[in-house]
Amino acid sequence: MDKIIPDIVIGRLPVYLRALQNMAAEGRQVTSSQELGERLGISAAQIRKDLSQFGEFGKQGTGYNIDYLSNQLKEILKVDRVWDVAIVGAGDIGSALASYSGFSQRGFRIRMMFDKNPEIIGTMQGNFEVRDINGLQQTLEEENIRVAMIAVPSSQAQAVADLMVQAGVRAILNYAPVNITVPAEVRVQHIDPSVHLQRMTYYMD
Amino acid sequence: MDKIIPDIVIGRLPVYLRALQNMAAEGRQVTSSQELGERLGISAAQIRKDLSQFGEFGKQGTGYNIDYLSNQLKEILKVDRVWDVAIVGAGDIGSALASYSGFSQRGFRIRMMFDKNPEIIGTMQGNFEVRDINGLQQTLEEENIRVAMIAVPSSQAQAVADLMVQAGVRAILNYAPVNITVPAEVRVQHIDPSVHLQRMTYYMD
DNA sequence: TAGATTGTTAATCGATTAACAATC
DNA sequence: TAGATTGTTAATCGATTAACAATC
Repeated sequence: MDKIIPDIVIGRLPVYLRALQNMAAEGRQVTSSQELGERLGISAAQIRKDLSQFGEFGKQGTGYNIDYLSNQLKEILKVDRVWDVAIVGAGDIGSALASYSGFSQRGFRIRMMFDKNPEIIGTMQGNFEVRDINGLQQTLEEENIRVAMIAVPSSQAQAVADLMVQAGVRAILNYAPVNITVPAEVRVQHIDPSVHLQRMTYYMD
Repeated sequence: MDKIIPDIVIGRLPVYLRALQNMAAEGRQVTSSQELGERLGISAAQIRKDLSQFGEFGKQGTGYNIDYLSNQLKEILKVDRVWDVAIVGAGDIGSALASYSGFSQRGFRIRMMFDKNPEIIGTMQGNFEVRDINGLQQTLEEENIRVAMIAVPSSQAQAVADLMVQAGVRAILNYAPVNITVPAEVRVQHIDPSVHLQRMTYYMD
């Protein structure tokens, strides 16, 4: 039986990976837990401990090979492959996501987009023709989509999530400013700029 | 000397507030730590413990008055006022943020927008005329902006952050997929959809 | 070799939960 | 009153850090 890794550790791995990829883009070859920690505001000990949950990726005296560690992290996070992603909601947020170029190098490819507004169904948003949300469940199943994003108004977010789950989606990134609940086998992450901002204003004088 | 509240507690308060406001919008008057916890996937004990750091907001036997608790949380989080916000970067993400209607009820008002591209400086994005980023520091100072969002390419994010900090900004929401470092008196939050997605793919089979 | 840095252990620190008296 | 739910304490659980032998 596999050791269970704390989710809080899993949550840091993508941050490590991003930093490593940015270092690689700067032409760097090796780094250390100390340098990485300074960049991220995380202790070197914590980075080493986190990584040690999965194996030994470094070398005493020299540190970590950036490409090698990146590849290991990609495997661990299962982004050594490409996940097809559906976007539901073709408003400003959905459209910005559809044309966001940052996904392709990180393991994701936007494949389709849905909306319920008849006026925009059939129009192009970025490279995608907006589909009718009435076909959501069938299309997700047919195309075997397991990752999706919600960019609809709050009032419809839970209903959309329910459809997604029924269709086999197992990872949902929710941009609607409302909590959605899903079965235990499905993961949800919420992105709400107001929540992030409010977390900072607390500290302001 | 004030007791120091753990940041992880502060991080949950905006989530509680959002849930309470959504409940209020549904016409609800009272709730309990148990109900709130079920909605959020958080234990009732934790909610009560978190709130008890700041005072006694409930009533035995009946629970919490939603409006009252909302107002208390707004005060605690300092969103019982309106914070003027600047957006730097008028691409897809910046534009989506500029026209996002969700800020006004949560304590924030977008006030201005900057970009460095001469072709879009002077054009309208939502209700804002895009300003020249060369005037960033002066304008932020003049208008006393203390909250800002970064929606520029990764390569420019740190430089923009540095300018913001110099101009007196104390809370930065960064949409560029790169870690930025700031002095201890400044708060940063990162929003990176790939990071959130990668945190979920780990669990997929 | 000497210096640097890993992986890991044990100690510390902090967060969460369970339980319950108080009380609405 | 009886039932429900808070606020809080103490116990448990989990995460972080410090330290260092191993070793590149």
